[in-house]
Amino acid sequence: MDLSGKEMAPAESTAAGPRERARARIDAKILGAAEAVFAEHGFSGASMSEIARRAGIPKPNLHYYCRTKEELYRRVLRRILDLWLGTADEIRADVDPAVALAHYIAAKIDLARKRPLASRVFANEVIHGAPQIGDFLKHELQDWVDAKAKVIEGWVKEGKMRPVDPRHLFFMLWATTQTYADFAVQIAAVLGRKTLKPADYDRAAQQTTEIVLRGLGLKT
Amino acid sequence: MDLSGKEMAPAESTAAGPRERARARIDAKILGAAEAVFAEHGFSGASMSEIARRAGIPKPNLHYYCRTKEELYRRVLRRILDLWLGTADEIRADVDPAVALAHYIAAKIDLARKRPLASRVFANEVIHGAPQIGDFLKHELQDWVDAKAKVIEGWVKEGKMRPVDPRHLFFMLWATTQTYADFAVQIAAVLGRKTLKPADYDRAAQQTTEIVLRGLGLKT
DNA sequence: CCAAAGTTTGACCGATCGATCAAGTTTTAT
DNA sequence: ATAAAACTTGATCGATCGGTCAAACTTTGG
Repeated sequence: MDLSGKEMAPAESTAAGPRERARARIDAKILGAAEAVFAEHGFSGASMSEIARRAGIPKPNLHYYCRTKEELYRRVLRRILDLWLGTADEIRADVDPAVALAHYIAAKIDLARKRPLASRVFANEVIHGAPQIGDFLKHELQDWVDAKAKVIEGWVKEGKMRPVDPRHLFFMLWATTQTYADFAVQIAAVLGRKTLKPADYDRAAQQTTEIVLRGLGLKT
Repeated sequence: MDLSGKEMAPAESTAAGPRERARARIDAKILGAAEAVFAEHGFSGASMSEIARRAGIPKPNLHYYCRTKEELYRRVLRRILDLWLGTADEIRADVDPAVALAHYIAAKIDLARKRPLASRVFANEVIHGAPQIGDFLKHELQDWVDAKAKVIEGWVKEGKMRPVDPRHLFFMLWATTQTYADFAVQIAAVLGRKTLKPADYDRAAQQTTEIVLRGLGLKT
């Protein structure tokens, strides 16, 4: 048995053998292709053949790395959920609420611009009842929101902002930011564009921040 | 040729023969079942067999009324789009902006509560690139928004509200209201409920109105 | 009353899907 | 060098899908 620790190395270890690096590379290709196909067609509409084709490998080879379509889907979702929870670092009691919320809105809209496929896979999963991530929503996400809600309630008690239901505030922030990923086609159509331009995202972030902060009494 | 005009009567004519009434009844059953199945599984995931089963008719009979799955899907979508455009009657130049926007938010959240399936079918369609309603978005909806944007710009010029990009304001209103239909599962999970209660929708409407109106300088 | 039109239904078809198999090739460890 | 392990791939399977067919039944108009 090899005791050098290579077998325990994470997929993207910096000091990995050629085998591990190849594995990490093909895993990235597969997850990227799967995310794109799941975003475009949904879980049911996505086909393993198309995912394999976009990943540049034969279909049985795809099944070698992910036994079933559902397992592949879950791996794609897990990667997306980790993105989710890492976007609100600035929402802490020791940060000014206006700064923290502006930062959060900017980070979320930036994610909508740079990872729209991830947002669409997530949205599709939730719209259809969250059959795979229901437990995540009921435990991990609820705990996450509970913690952040306490921070906001603290800000309110200190008189730093107007009274607000922190949870519904998050629903509003999630909705207004992710809509620029999930509904990009509709927004582009209304704006008379083929696709959204960087200036559109900037304007979205600026105006969303403006309205929300003023709505919370954080601007005069 | 029958000239009594019965052939031109709309499906829900009040003075229709028994045949027309039966037709209207079965059409309603089919569209209702289709909306539910499309909302739950998406277009690709929905099966004509399940739609037929939920409508209480054999599958070939379903194909008798709707030749193809795509035609049925388009009929479901058309009914939803008509709902869409009828929710902003109060946004007119002669109405006070605070009243008009509060009314619009309340109407949209009410729709999210009473027709969540319709909202989910629409969301699913747009998320996957709007293959069927792309033209609607680029023409009907764009014209609709253009007209409403002029009203809002008028309010701004009259000094009734703070300057705002009317289109991005609509994106925000659509997102914050429809999220209570499309993401109801996630919101219920975060709130620690099995399903959303009427009080949740009321609170959502109240707080959304509060933040948006204050954000637009319509409340002091 | 009867023929035409409209409606209902079980049986069935070709296509596509997720998944598997078996036979290969390449890499690793000793 | 060599055997085991890891990986690759063309061929194929059973299941399910959207859609069709043909034979029945029901309603309508004259």
